Formats: sequence, C-alpha cells, structure tokens
Amino acid sequence: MLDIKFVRENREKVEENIRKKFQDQKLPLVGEVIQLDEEYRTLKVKGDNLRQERNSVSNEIGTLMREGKREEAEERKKQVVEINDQLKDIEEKEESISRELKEKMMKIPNMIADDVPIGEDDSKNVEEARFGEPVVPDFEIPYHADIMASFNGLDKEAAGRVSGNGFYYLMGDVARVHSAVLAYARDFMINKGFTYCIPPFMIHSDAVDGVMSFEEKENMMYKIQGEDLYLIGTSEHSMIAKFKDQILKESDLPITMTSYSPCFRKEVGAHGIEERGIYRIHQFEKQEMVVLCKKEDSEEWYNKMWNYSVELFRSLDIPVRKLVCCSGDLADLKYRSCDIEAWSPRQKKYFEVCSCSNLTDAQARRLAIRYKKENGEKELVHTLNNTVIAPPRMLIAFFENNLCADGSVNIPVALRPYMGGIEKIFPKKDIH
RNA sequence: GGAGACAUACUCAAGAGGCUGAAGAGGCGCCCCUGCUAAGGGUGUAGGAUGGGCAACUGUCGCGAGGGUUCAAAUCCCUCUGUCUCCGCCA
Repeated sequence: MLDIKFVRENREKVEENIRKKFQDQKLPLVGEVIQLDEEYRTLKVKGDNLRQERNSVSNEIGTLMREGKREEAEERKKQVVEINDQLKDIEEKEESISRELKEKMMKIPNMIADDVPIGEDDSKNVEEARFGEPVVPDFEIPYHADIMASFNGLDKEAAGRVSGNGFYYLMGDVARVHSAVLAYARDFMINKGFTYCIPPFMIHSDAVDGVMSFEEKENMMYKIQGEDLYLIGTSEHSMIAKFKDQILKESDLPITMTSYSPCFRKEVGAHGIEERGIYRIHQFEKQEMVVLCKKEDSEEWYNKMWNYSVELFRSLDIPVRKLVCCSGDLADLKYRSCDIEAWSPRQKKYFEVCSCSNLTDAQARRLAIRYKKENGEKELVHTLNNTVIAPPRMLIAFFENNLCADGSVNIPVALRPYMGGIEKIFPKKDIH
C-alpha cells in the first residue's frame, strides 16, 4: 500500500509503475483515489467543524446545569440534536468514502525498484548469476519420489488414506535428513546473527487480513471450524503480525529473525497440488528469515539475505542460480524480489527453492509498524523476507544432487553433525 | 472448560456522566551538590492518529477493539479480544 500523499504528488509515477507491471486495468484507480481523497478531506473538515460546535455547546450545557439554569440548558440541547442530525449524514459518507478509498489504495501496487526487469510474466524473469556447476551425471537421476522410495523414506499412499491427497509420511533416513536440514538451516542463520523464533501456527483473522490480500487468504488459508483461527501458510504471517501497531525503538532495529514453522496451504488455483511427489503439498515445514529495518538499510539487507540462501545451498553441494523477478511477476506489495533456484540434474533445469523480497514500507504501512527516530519523528520500517529452507523442496534438490550411481546419497560435510556423523545413506531397496 | 479480577500515554498509576487528553510519579532535558559512582536538591518538558493553514497556530478522533444509551462517555449497557489468579484437564 502506498502513501496517499505520495500518490497525490506523484500521479504520473504511480501510473507508470502500474503500466510497468502490465496492470493497465488498474490505471483508473489512481484518479479515483485522488478524487476520493479530495472528497474525504473536504468532508472531514465539514464534519470536524460540526463536531467542534457540538462539543462546545455540550460543554455549555454542563456549565448551565451546574448553575441550575435548566431552561437555557434545554434550549442548547435542541441545538445539539440539530447538529447531530446534520452530522449523521456527513459521518456516514465519511465512513463509506474512507472505506472505498482504502479498498482502492490496497489494489494499487507498491512502487517497484528502477532496475527491475520489465516483463509480463515469469517467463521474462532474468537469470543474473549461477553458483556452482550444474552437473549432469552420466547415470540417470530418477524422479525424487522414487529416490526417496528406495530408502523406504516416503509413503504418500498411506498419507492419502489418512489425510488425503497432498500429504506425505517421511520415514527413516529421509525424515532424518529432513530434520537435519532444518536444524542446519536454523544454526546457519543463528550464526548470521538472526534470532531463532517459533511462532504461533494459528492466528486470528485480523492478523491474517493484515499480512495478505483477500485472494491469497481464499486460496491459501485453512480455517479452524468454530474458532477465529487460521493455520498459517508461512511463519512470515505470524512474525510480521507480531509487530502490528507497534512503535519500535530506533535501537531495536534491525530486527533479524529466523523462524521455524509448519506451513499449511490449500493451494487452490492455478497449480494445484502435485500428485506423485512432494514439490507442492498441503503441509510442509519451513525455516524463514524475516527482517525489519530502517528504510535506508533495506537494500543492503535484501542483498545479504539472498546471498545467505546461496551460501547455504552451496554448503550442501547444491548448484543454484539467482533469478530476478520481472515487473509482471512481482506480487503487488513487493519492491523487488528474486528466486534462488536449485539445480535439478534430472530435469536439467533450475527450480525455485527460495524467494527473497523487499517489500519496502508497503506491509508496514498496512500494519502500522513504525519506529521512533532520535528526533522524535516516527517512520515506517521496511520489511523483508526470504526462505532459508523449505525441506520438501530442498530435499528434492538434495537427493537429486547428492545421489551416487549406486543409489546411495552423500551427506555433505556441513550436514553430518546433524546426521550422527554419517557420510552416506544407503538405499533399502532398488528403484524399480 | 469453570469461577473471579483487570485492560488508561514509554512505564507505573489517579479517575465512578460535563470543570479530564487525562492528577501524580517514574522517565527524559537543563542546573546545583558530591573526588567518582550511588543517592540527593532545584527547575523545565513531553505524550497516539489525522485534517486545515505559507506559518504562528488550530480542529477532530483517541483511555484494549467494536457497537449502544445520552445534549454530553475513560466513566453506564452489550459483544468481542487479551492478561492475571484459583480450580479442572492435559503434553
């Protein structure tokens, strides 16, 4: 969400930004918003004046009553009733206009960074750098679910019977790698100075509304029946909502957190869940990084954060690349965003494992997350988030890239302390 | 889940229909005293959101949230949320 004052003073820029994002259907919103704002302010002045009058007359009534001047007081009461009559209409309009204004403001996308590549959809995302050689081994890499099956490590069939499509049982070594990867990622971020957090996994509807759009809520969030609670889709939801309506101290910033949580997603919409593998499912676990900082620091944090992802994946011998999201692929709240994609030697292409975003003050404005500067001024913080690791997806990359010709899987050195020191895990049965 | 209490500014806290946007204190600023520190004395000051105005300034909203009663609500009524204590149930 943008600042209405900014929209007022930078109409062309805001419209240009909408065009860059190929959302021309939203162009009329800008003019509408400016006009609504104008109307609202006029109305507010009118209302304020009437309210002022009401307050002063009411005060006089108080004085008169104390002096026992009943009749005069009664006279004044009639005046106030009259003022209230006039006010009723104005206040209703004030409310409906400000609601309409807010709704429209929410639909206007955040300004994007000047250097974001322009493009309509994800096909125009730009590869910026590769880290590690994308190796294609001379033996065939099976489908990830089959590799896991060879370790007796995945049971989707039973999960289907118990919970339905979109769930999995991870078993034995595969489950152990899952936990190890999470623990490793946790410590990796702690060593970067981030604070480890475990947030609530269910949140109230007002918190939900603060952190996501209506569409997202419909397509993602599971609601607990009979309670005002939703299962979180990512710990970012809990972690950002934590600061709703807060005024932070300057010395509190930056707030750097790495949070663990299971994530629950309905995955309604374009993709749907994956039938066979564990690429897209209803429930997975994730280690996230979230940063709240001063506006002048957010770009620096953005660069640090995506680099952490690269470093982490490289430490597990997984080749990655940085893919910069183009204008049309950026969600409306984002100033810039990139995906870190892991190499899949089976598909011979990269696939998304991390998504790093700088939302500048868009989320903070919506949630009123500010900090007080030394001179007493209050300023919105900038918020950023990035995946540290989402095990199911990471496991796909992990098993494909560390698979040996004999079907065993190497445990990278960095992960060994979390795997009881072992260097390799061995299949329990042949694939096919 | 049951029973009770509570929710006021950065913090503690007064406040029971008009004179309260909120006493008092801590805090914070400056000064004095003390070799330094702790402590003490004096003095000053603030406060959340938003509108109008070039500005000086000024208005509105605001006492957990949302409704209601009233000419007038921090104060009365209703709903919700949260916190604490006790009991119950459990990992």
